[in-house]
Formats: sequence, structure tokens, C-alpha cells
Amino acid sequence: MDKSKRATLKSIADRVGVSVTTVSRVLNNQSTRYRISKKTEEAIRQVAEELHYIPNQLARGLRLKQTHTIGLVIPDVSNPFFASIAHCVEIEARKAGYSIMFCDSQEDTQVEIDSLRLLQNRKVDGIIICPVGKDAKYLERLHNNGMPLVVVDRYFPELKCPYVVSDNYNGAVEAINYLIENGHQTIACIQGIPHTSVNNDRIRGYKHAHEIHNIPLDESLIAGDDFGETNGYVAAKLLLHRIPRPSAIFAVSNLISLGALRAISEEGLNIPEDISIISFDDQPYSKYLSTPMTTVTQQKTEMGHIAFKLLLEQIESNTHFDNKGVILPTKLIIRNSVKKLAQVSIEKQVSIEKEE
Amino acid sequence: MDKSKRATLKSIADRVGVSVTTVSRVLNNQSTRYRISKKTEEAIRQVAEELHYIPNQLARGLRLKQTHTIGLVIPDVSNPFFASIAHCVEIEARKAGYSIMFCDSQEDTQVEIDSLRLLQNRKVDGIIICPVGKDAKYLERLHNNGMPLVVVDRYFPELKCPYVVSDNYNGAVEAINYLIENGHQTIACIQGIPHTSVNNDRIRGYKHAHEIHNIPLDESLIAGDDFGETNGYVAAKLLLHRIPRPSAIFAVSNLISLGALRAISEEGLNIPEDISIISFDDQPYSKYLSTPMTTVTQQKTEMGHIAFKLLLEQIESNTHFDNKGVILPTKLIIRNSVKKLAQVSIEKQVSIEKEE
DNA sequence: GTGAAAGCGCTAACAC
DNA sequence: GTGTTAGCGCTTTCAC
Repeated sequence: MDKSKRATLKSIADRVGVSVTTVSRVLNNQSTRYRISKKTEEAIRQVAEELHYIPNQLARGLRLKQTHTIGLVIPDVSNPFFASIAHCVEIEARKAGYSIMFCDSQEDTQVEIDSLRLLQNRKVDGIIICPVGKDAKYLERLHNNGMPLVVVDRYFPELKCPYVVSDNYNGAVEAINYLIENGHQTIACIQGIPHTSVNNDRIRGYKHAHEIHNIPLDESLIAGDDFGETNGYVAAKLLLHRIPRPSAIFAVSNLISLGALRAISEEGLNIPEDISIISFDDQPYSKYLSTPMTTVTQQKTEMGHIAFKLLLEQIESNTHFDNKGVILPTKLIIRNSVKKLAQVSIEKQVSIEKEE
Repeated sequence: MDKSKRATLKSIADRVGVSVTTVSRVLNNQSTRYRISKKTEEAIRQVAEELHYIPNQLARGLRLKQTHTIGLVIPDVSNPFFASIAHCVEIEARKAGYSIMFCDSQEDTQVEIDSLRLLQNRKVDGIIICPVGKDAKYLERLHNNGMPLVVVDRYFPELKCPYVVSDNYNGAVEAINYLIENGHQTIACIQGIPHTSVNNDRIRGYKHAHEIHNIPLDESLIAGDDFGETNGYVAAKLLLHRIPRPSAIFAVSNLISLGALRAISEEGLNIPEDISIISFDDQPYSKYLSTPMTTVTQQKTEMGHIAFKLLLEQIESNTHFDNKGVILPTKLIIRNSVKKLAQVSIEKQVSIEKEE
């Protein structure tokens, strides 16, 4: 059987000797509704089976003006954080009968814009995006044009569309509080892309925790400008060469801490004896590292689920709920990467959790 | 502007006062070929711009019988190994002007079949699949029906379609050789899903290495039946309680070794003092583990690239090349997770590489 | 230089 | 209980 002569409603209709309408009805399980005779129904089903009929969703989508496909735009699937989100979105989507057009924006604004355009071309019913995060203009236009949209991980205050993000601010505050509690005073920070909400919020938390404890903030301790491994490595290298060396590093992402790990090992330093570290994003391996790492964990699974729920609501209700944001709490997982320099009593105790 | 009244060729044509044909020609950059006047061309382009015209790829695909979309079916994107492949396929596809319909088969044969069916519905131009691996019947039918197809990671001898896999057999042989060289004699193995090519080949290598060195094989040292973390954990638990305890574990996948790590740490054992381990699939974190792990690394990036190349060839040439298989070599990365029990001279020296 | 018309495969309003 | 017809948005053959 060749691709060019795939079975269609018409070929079935001809073979059975009925009209395409009837075939369409039967195959869409509307035989009872249209009181189609048992006999015709069976004949149609049988021929459909014989011919290996496969409905053409392109034609269907064109006619129905809905494709049961959603777009998923992610900055980098090879980053386990985003991979988890993709995984969960896919599972939820499948359950609801939706397929996924997947785009990897490679952390590049232009690629992101191209992807969004492409998804519009392809007439997806809605879009879930972890935006690169520098510019909301295109997303805003999309949303205003009526495209159901959910923003995950990073959001834009000016963009009035549903979002699901971690409580990055409090996550950072807890992490820094914990460091300070353990006597750390010069806490360096390796940040991600500046002016993205994720970075902003985490840095804001970092700064606020300093304020709470009246620790003067040295802006020069904030290094880096990207969420990737290389940035983590380079920034850590520089920080480790400062005199005096900071006593702790707060890494704003999993890839950053991975890079920092490389720098620290290259410098022949040990965690936590020579340098303490806390990282955002827990990883399966975090626990088994040479020094098990204290991390701020995010609810990745929930993020994916909720994102899809929020999108489906919009698609089905055909309205968009402005500003329906979901903020998921983070959790500090304490392991061994922070050295206790001194016990500092802390007034406002934060809820933290010790693993196991 | 509402979704329902998106600009179409017709709306542009009406506005400019020409026919849809002309608009189509201009917008497909065929103005010169059809000698369309500069004036009309400009008018059309301008109106298209004003109306924010976005071509409907559904209609285009229906008409042209090609969608410039490929299907990608992967057992689990949250597994970094598959995520890397997905990432690379996406990048290559984008370069070539193809979009991706993404399916996560969740290591489930039924979900895989559903996904494949769905991709046919959606009229993708070709499919790249990392099959769950138990059954090739459906894939075979697909391929015989003329669907361009490339199989990645796991292959089926009976399925005559292009594939790209790692040299799992030799990778395993090298790993076990290395263990034996270091004096290990009771080498346990935690395997993945039995009867998949990946597992078969690695186990075959495991066994063959034993033969080479005339070490009798104890089949009961082969445990497990799944590539996941849980299986690694459970199988390792059992193996660690054997008396005498095996001196080394060969973990057939990254997730398996992760589970084994958990079991080993729970049992209060140390690597490599109490137990040695080698794992298939290198991970970014492998190097920074409590004991940096010796691993067999695969060329994930290459796999993605080559897979897409092989698919594109089929799509463009409109023929399928039977059995055009690519086997990528693996590399043993020696770190510290193997204890040297004794130096065993080895006749047939294998090429291995020390990191850095 | 440009257009009319057919048709890709499907659904749905309106017959009878 | 079933069919006719129009049309989704696009490309392309043929015509002028």
C-alpha cells in the first residue's frame, strides 16, 4: 500500500455505496444520533478497517478550526528542569487528547519568536511557554490576539496571562537565611540572565535576607549573567580568586552550580571546608555528590500539570482569564554543602526541611 | 483582532483587488517567475503586513500533501539521555525547516502505538523513534506503508529501516574488561528491559568479556529487568546482600546506576572500597559524585544529528534505504569507582581513555 | 501579467 | 435513515 492512495472517507463511501456524510457520521460515532442502520454502519466499519482508514487531521483541523494540538516552547530540553516540565505537560496533554508541537528556543529570543510564529502557522489551539524572558511584546500580541497562553517558570508583570512559577523570592530568602544562620557573612551569588523574573526574584530574596539580618550588601559579590554551566564555571572562578574568598556561594540554577562544582574542583578546594554552596533546583544526583548539596527544590511535576490545566481551561472556555497566576512554594533540602561557621540565632524562623 | 477573522489569501486579495492566485504567488516569492508587476507585488506585501497575515499550514499541508513536520517518539524525556537526543533532533530539524510533533511513550508499548497512529493522523512527513523496543510489528507496517522512519538507540534486526545506535556490545566488553583487568571476578550486572537490543547487546558484551578471560559466568549475578531508577535500587539491594558480595556492579543505564547509588548509600557501603561500579551513559554529574564514576559514554549529540539526517534523506529522496544502520562507538571514561584488586595482564588490550 | 476553477479530506447545515 | 452541497485556506493547471 502506497502513501499516495491512502483511504479517505470518499474511497470508503464509494466502496460501500453510500455518501461521505454517512461514512463520516459512522466513523465519528454518531450513528445512533442519525439513526443509521446497523447494516450500513457495519459495512462502513468493516471497509474502513480493511482499507486501514486513518482520518486526516489536517483536513479535520482546517474544517473544525481546532487541531487538538498545543505548542510547547522550552529554552533547552537537555536541561533536566525543563525536561521534567515537558514530560509532565506531555502526559497531561495526552490524557486530554491533545498532541504537542515541540520547540526548543535554545535560550534565544529570535528562535523563540520564530517558534511562536511557526506555532501560529500550524494553528495550535494554545501555547505553553517557558519564555527566554527578555521580551514580552510578542507574547503580549499573541495573547491579545486571542491565543490561549500559559507562561511557565518565568513571567512578565506586564503580560496579563495565566502563569505558573516557583516562589523564587522566598526560596532565595530561605536559602540565604540558612547560610546566615550558619554564620556566613560574605555570600557570593552567581546569577542567571538579568532582568528575567526568575533571576530578579531570586536576587531580590538574596538581598532581602541580607537586610533582615543587617548584613551590608556587597554588590560585587553578585557575579554572572546566564543560567548555563559555562557561566557558573567562569563566575565561580572569579569569585574563588577574590581576597578574601567568600565563605559561601548561592548558585541560582542547577547548571550554574554544576559549573561552580567544576571550578571548585579545578581550584583544588573542598566543599564545605573551603567554600559552602547552595543551589537552586534539586537534581537526582544532588544527594550523591562528593559533598551532598543543599538545594532549593521546585515542584517541577506540578508546574507541568498546572500549566496544562490552565491552558485547557482557556481553550475550552474560550475566554482568557487575566492574571490567573499560580505560585508554587519551594523547599530547602538541607544536606552537607554548608559549613557551620557559627550558630546565629534567628528571630523569624523559616520552615525548612531536613531530608529523610 | 480576533482569532476568527484571521487574514487569509482571500481577504488580502479582496483588499488589494486582485485574485487569490496572485497573492499566493507573491507571498510564495514567485513574483518574478510569473512576472507580476512590481506595483501589485508591493501592494500585496503591504496589505499582508498590515493584516498580519499568517499562512495556514493546515491548508497548505492538505493541499501539498506534506507538512514539514516530523514525529519524535521518545520513551521518557525526563531521562537526560533521551532529552539530549530530543534537543539535537529539534535543532537539526529547525535548521532544515521542519517542526516536531513530540510524543513521550512513557516506556509503554501501547502508548507508543497510540503515538505512532496519532502521528499518522497528523500527516507527519517522517518519524524518528526511540522505540520501547519490545515489538517491531507496528513499526514494520508503518515502514512498509512508506512512512520514512529512523530508529534510534534500540533497533530490531527484523526491521529493515535506517537506525542509529551505540556500539553497546563493545562498550560493555570494554567496561567488563577493565573490571577484570583490575582483578574483579564476581561482577554483578543490573540489566534493563530484557530482549531489547540495547540490553541484549550490553549483556552479550558482559558475557563475552567473561569468556575472553575464562571467567565462569554466574547467571544469577545478572539482576533486574528495567532501565529505571527503581529497578536499579531494588536489584542493587538484592545483589548487595548476596554472600559473598560481588566485588563490582555493571549498571546498564544511568538511571540504574542512580538507583544503585541509593542502595549502596543506604547499606552504608563505600565506592570503591566496598563495591566497585561502572555505569553505561555518562552524566554531567558523574564526575562530581562522592566517588567520581567510571562510565561508558555515548555520542548522544551525534545520535540526534545523524537520526535527522537519515530521516531527511528518506523524505527528500522519497525512497527508503533499507538497513542503512549507523553504529557509534562508545568510550570508557575512567574515574575512581573501580577498586584495583590486582593487576591482571590482558592480552588483547582495548583502547580506553583516561579523562582529561 | 493575471485570473477562474478544481480539489486536497473533512464536517455540518439543510434537505427529503 | 441518508444525501447534497458548501466551504475551511491553500496551490496549481489551464486559460487569456
